[in-house]
Amino acid sequence: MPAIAVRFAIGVLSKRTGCNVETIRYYERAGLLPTPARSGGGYRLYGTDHLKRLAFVRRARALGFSIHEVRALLALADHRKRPCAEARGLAATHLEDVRAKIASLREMERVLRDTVARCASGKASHCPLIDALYRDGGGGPAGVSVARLDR
Amino acid sequence: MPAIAVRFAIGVLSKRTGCNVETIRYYERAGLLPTPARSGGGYRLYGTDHLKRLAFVRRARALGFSIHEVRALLALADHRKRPCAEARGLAATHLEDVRAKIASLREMERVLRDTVARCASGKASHCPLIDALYRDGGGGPAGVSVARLDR
DNA sequence: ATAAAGTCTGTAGCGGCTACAGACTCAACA
DNA sequence: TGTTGAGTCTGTAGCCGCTACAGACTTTAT
Repeated sequence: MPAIAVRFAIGVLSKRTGCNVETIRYYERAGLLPTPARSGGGYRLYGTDHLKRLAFVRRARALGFSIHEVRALLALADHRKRPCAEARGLAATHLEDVRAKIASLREMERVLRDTVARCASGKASHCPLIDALYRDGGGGPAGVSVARLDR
Repeated sequence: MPAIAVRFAIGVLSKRTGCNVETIRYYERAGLLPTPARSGGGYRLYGTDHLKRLAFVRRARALGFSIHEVRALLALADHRKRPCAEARGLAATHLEDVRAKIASLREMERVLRDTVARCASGKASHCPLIDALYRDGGGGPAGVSVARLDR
């Protein structure tokens, strides 16, 4: 006979994972968590397997994986014996995305920093920040890029 | 008498700014662009003032300002003689947000990089990436943080 | 005159939640 | 045993910043 199954309600799962109750239900709808057992009155009943799985999901989300990617990772974890190559592929692609975002944000940061600095120091008749945003009003599509904003 | 007003349709504005037609209409609804004049048949007619304003909006968005923040910047640009302090405040706050995002993404990047590296080199029986996501399944809220995932 | 391209309004969808309303269930205490 | 109060249920709608239609209309070019 199996050991007595530990079952707990959604609020407990929520507290143990730091994940909102509504979010847990959302993940279930989204297919990231299996349909749990129910109490006589219809309450969801979870076990340690759900706990592990939800923790997995949360960690993957904290790393910036999309719901879609998390689903793929879970499928790999569930159904493959050696999912390493596929998982690495997913993660590597995601890593590229993260690096691209970092680069983009760094560019933003640079332009903002410089503009704020000019704003802080300036006795200019107009606000340098607003001037920068208004500059080259009719300059065409390229004129809207961050790069053109700077300098 | 004023110079002849240059008027063009939304498609022209779209091409000149690189901003989707639907997005332009969305900005209008969102209160970022003033209601334009209309042709007899109901087409929106724009002038160089709209062009400048839309370019402003696009530049601010490219710098990561939210719609709400852009509205505030525009209000400053429109209604104040010396909006520098307020604008600088907005930009400085936003700069903090950008920096926080960069820090968060850098942390993600580090963890992803290390995990992918282990995945690539490993002859481990389990996939290190999936193992990392599954680790400490019942570890409580703190267990879901990125920091704990690493090492 | 007609065809093609452009534009109009209104609505709905995306991701990833979050926030209700209104009905129900469960645990604890008297 | 009854009663409270906290927890949970389903379903729906909202948030941001667009994007993508459908179906009707206008404008432009030939």
